[in-house]
Amino acid sequence: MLNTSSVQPLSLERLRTACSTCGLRELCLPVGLSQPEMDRLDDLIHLRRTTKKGQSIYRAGDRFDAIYAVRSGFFKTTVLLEDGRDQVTGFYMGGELIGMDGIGTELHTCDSIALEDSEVCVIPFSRLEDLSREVQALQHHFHKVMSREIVRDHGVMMLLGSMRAEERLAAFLVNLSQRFTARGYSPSEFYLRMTREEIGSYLGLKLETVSRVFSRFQDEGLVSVQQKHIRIIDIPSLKQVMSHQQPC
Amino acid sequence: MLNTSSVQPLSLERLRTACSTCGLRELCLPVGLSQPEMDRLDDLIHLRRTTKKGQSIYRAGDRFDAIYAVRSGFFKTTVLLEDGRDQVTGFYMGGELIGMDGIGTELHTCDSIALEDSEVCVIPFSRLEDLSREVQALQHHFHKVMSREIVRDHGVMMLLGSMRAEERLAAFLVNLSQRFTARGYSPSEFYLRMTREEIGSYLGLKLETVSRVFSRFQDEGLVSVQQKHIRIIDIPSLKQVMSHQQPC
DNA sequence: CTTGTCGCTTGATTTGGATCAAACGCCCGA
DNA sequence: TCGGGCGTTTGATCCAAATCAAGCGACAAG
Repeated sequence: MLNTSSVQPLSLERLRTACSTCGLRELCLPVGLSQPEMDRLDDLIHLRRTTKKGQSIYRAGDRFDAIYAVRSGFFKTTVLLEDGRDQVTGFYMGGELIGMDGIGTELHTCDSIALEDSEVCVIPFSRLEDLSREVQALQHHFHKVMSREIVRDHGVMMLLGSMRAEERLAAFLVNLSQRFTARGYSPSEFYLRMTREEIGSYLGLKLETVSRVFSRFQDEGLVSVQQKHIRIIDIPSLKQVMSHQQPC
Repeated sequence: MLNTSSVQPLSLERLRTACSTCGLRELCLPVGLSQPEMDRLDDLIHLRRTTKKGQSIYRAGDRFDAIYAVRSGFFKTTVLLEDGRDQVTGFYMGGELIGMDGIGTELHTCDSIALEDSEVCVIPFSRLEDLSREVQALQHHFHKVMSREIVRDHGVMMLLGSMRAEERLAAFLVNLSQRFTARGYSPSEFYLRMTREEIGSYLGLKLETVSRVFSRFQDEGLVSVQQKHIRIIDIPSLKQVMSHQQPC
């Protein structure tokens, strides 16, 4: 199937899209770089790709040659089993990097799909490796990013392996809240870009269970839920639920 | 608590322990390095550590400054929740690298515990970064190792999120079998170094369930189980169970 | 050899979340 | 404005795995 997401070179728009002027630079790959170093990083990020809701930046089996920084929008990644079952392995928002699953085998191992119209910066991987041999700060930060992905995955394993449905959803909401906060959005009010089914897949639950737990949280006054619009009313209590501590 | 595992510098033993002469070099960090490059890697691996069964190489919260290559023996890593629950996030055998969880925050985020008397090579991380800025093959291979860890974690997420108990245990056995095979051991006969409880924690099951599924597999003639001694009788069928396909 | 401990197995019962089923309501295109 | 479809909610029932409980067996220390 043809991938129809558009690809555009940067030219005059260069300044606008350069890392140095990007609002996400404090969260993304350029963290800790000096101005000249950041300019060198800009040199290798020649492409952006806009991706419509539902389209992918890559699919499992595609050749790996770049990683992608989310510039705007929202993505999920999913792995697929032969028998048709699939599993959402992550949700990604502005400043986060996608595609590192492909480094190990030179092939991508999951699909990355936009949950709303989105834009990513294309970072050619071999050029990134070249530059990070010259720029220590870049090398080190890239290692940190990969390491954090591993730690995040451990968190999900913990969630899936030893938490109950309510704890999982509470942890999910608290995590989203923190990530929105880091991006300057409200910690307590946001739109979910994913369906109940996608949340369920990520959390190892069925969509009905996700829906029921949302309703229960609403009844208990922890959150207000209207379709995809979430308002977190009582973050401390949500954190308690997450940690399994009953409030006396 | 004092960490009592012994630390020893390499001197005369150097040759014996050098990557170049290590039986695991085709699985471990030196993959793809030329002889001179491997010599340079040897230069920074000055320490080995022997670790008795039950001891840790590091604990969650410990300062991160090295990663560790398993030279002999067997390890588990576990993450701990405030409320006391814990989760085994991985099992590691010869040639595999432990400790990359610590890069992101400069602190380790899990415990790594020997399941039998073991030995690891200590790889000081900042020196590894220095060298991998000079040796492209090392840089690239290290990135591959981290990427594969991420992909492995996705596999576990799939397992925990959408597979049934029998499928999980089948996948676990098939995975162990493949890793033993890659190390020159029998694909079909091995000793488990971990308890039923540790397997259960890794697979998101209780130890009773693990035990019951082992018994069921034995009744069905797929494996022979005697305590920790496992003989896989019918790998193809195990793979079928894993993929959820009933044999007609 | 004996004894104690720890890990494992097996049985009976419970339960959290899955499954099956129906209806609602938001959004979008005609 | 009016349908149609998809995503969501809610209820009734079922079931896989957890929990509770007992006893077994291997191994290590004395």
